[in-house]
Amino acid sequence: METTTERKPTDRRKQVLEAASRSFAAFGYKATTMDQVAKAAGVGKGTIYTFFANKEELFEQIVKDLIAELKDVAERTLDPALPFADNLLRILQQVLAYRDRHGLIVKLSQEVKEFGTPMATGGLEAVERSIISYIAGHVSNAIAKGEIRESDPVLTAYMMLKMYLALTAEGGHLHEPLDTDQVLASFRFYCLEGLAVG
Amino acid sequence: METTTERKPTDRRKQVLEAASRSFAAFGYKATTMDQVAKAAGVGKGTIYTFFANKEELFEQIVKDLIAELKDVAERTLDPALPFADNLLRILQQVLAYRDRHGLIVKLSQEVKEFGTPMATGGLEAVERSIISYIAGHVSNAIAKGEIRESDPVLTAYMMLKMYLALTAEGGHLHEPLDTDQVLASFRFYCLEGLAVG
Amino acid sequence: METTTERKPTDRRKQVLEAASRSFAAFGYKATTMDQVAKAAGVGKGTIYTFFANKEELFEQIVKDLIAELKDVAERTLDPALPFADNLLRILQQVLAYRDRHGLIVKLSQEVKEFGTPMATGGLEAVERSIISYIAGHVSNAIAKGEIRESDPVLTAYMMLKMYLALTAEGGHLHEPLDTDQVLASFRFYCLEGLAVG
Amino acid sequence: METTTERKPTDRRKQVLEAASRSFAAFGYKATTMDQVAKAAGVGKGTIYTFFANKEELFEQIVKDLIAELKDVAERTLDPALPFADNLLRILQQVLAYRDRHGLIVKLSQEVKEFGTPMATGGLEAVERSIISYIAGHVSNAIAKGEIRESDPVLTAYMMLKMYLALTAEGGHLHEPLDTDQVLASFRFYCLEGLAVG
DNA sequence: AATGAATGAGTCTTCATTCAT
DNA sequence: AATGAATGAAGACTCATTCAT
Repeated sequence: METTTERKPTDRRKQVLEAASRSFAAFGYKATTMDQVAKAAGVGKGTIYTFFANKEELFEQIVKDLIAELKDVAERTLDPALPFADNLLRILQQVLAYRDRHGLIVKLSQEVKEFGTPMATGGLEAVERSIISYIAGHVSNAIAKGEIRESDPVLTAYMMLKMYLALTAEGGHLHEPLDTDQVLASFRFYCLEGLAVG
Repeated sequence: METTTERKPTDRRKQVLEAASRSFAAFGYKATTMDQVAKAAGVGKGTIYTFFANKEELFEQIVKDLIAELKDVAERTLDPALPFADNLLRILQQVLAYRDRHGLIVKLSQEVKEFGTPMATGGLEAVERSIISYIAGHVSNAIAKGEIRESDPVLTAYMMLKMYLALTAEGGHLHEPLDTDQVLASFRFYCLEGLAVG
Repeated sequence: METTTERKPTDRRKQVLEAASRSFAAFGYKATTMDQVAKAAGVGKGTIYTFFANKEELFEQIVKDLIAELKDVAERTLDPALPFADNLLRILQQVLAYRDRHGLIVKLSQEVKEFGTPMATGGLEAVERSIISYIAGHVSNAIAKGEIRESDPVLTAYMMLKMYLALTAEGGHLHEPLDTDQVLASFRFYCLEGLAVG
Repeated sequence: METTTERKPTDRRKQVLEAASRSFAAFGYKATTMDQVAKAAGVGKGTIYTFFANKEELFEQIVKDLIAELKDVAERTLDPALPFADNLLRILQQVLAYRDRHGLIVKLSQEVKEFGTPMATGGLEAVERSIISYIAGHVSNAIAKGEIRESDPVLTAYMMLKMYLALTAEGGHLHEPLDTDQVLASFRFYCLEGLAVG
């Protein structure tokens, strides 16, 4: 086995994806340059183009991976035997474990329309749409079982996502970052219980 | 006095600000070019630079004006005699009247970190920070009067803003646009009452 | 009046066209870089793009101008009263006056297919096509008047153009450059009289 | 000896030359990429560089081979007993049999100066120079024997080549492609007989 | 010897900013 | 004061060439 610090050559695609992911998360799509990504990945600029036809495609791949990853986490965590609220919080807890990924999710969801409508439409909303539709299914179930109050499942799912994002990374600059327990407690408080007095 | 059809010279600054405001709202910061702004404002490109040292400064001025304007609307609408929830909804209602402005608020809040940290930090969060701090004051009051449940006023104010934005423009692509009444009802539902049954 | 060496600002478009023309003639389309052209024209690189949307459009403009210019020279020189051969030689003589332009005509006609079919088809052949069709009209006339032997006018026009080009710039590297009189004499010899003995 | 389906290693060089030859003919020098050539030759890209130091050298080798091949065809076809015109047409007929090769000759002769003077000078004109000098020798002979009119043998040879090229591939886009008989007849008509009446 | 993944110099193009008029 | 022609730094992308396997 190699004793040097060299990475396996097959790592390169992953290196690029990870560097790009970090860069998009930190600076957004437009402000991320291919030079930057190459430098951060420790590869030549041309190398990126052996894996991805162009910047847009690199971006789309990251989005796609992200969606798949999130879905996977959710599926694995879901326990149909538990009440809705518990499942919801458990999944959030799991997803929160990927703190790194969050930067990207958030950045992306902020930047949805950054590209002029053309790319926005076909592109980025995929993440949110996919997540929302997934949650909405479970919201419907929960309503049917009388676990939560009657409401438009899609709008509710959408609001949940927004609250969740607000509590995790988005607020980084606007309020003190919350630890996992605080996020879960706050989510329960704002989303489920409401502010109105008893 | 001029006898030509020329507008007063002092108009030019306002023309630029308004054109830029519309452009930033529609396309975002990066996708807005100074040519665009000049054309939309009906002035020469160079004229912009007689008022604003650079694109960034133009942008910051718009942000500042926006904050002031919002504060003003809120102040004028607030009636200390009314309970918190009522005031909150009345103010939202007022702000909603400026549908145009919304495009900008939303676009801006999405784009907060678009610029690489440097500009983001010093720049755009000002809007949200200012709004949140304003709301937080009233939240504190409301808690003191027992009008709403105990909570961190800043976090609560922050969550309110996020929910509000989620219900207005942000969702444009993710759920049907809501009319003013729907926004207010939904805000009351999600923010004040919560999803939990009974 | 200016005593400096400054050219009139309005010259810039022409400067670019001329520099590009020279460059295309000397190196061909692909081997000509926009940096080169800018440098040669004594303007900034961006200036080119204020006049021409891209390299291709710059190129097409040059081609168009060239066609117009050649047509103009021919029209002005043509004297319907003279026999075909005389007119032909007079026009060639005139066109030969623009020795500079020749480099471009030749280079272009060599490079016709350099671009992969797409651009070639829509683009460069325009020059030759236009010239050939013009000559072919006069060839038809001459045949009708019995001034030259029966033949396919278009093919004959085409061959004439090729011979002419062969005698002027194309041969620069393959035989001693000929002066104007030699070109005219040779053209008469090869094109009209033929090699066959009496 | 290898028992696999591998071709002899010495085949590889020829495969590369042929693939490159086809590619240069079809797309020209600049538009031909080494990837293309490798793919078409069915070898790895690196393999090309074991035979040829760089793209330019590969190109030059093809040119050299082409010259040799043409000379060979001409030598084998020439019958000193026949009159000049007959020999000329017989050789052309033979060369025309290599329709494939033509693509390359033509493309090359068009692209002679494509490379900026440096490569052009040292490179491509070799083909034409060699052909012309070969023909010129026979022209001299023919003149000495009184088979054709007095003229500068080199210039005449040069004009013959140009007319020939004009009649074969070059005109592809400017007139209907001619079949072998039409080429020979037209060559006789334009080159030997001339357009002048009676 | 053969390979093709990796590289980075070199291209075209955009756009914030300047400055002569 | 106002203009917009001119600029060049910066970005996405290509491709001849190298080198570890």
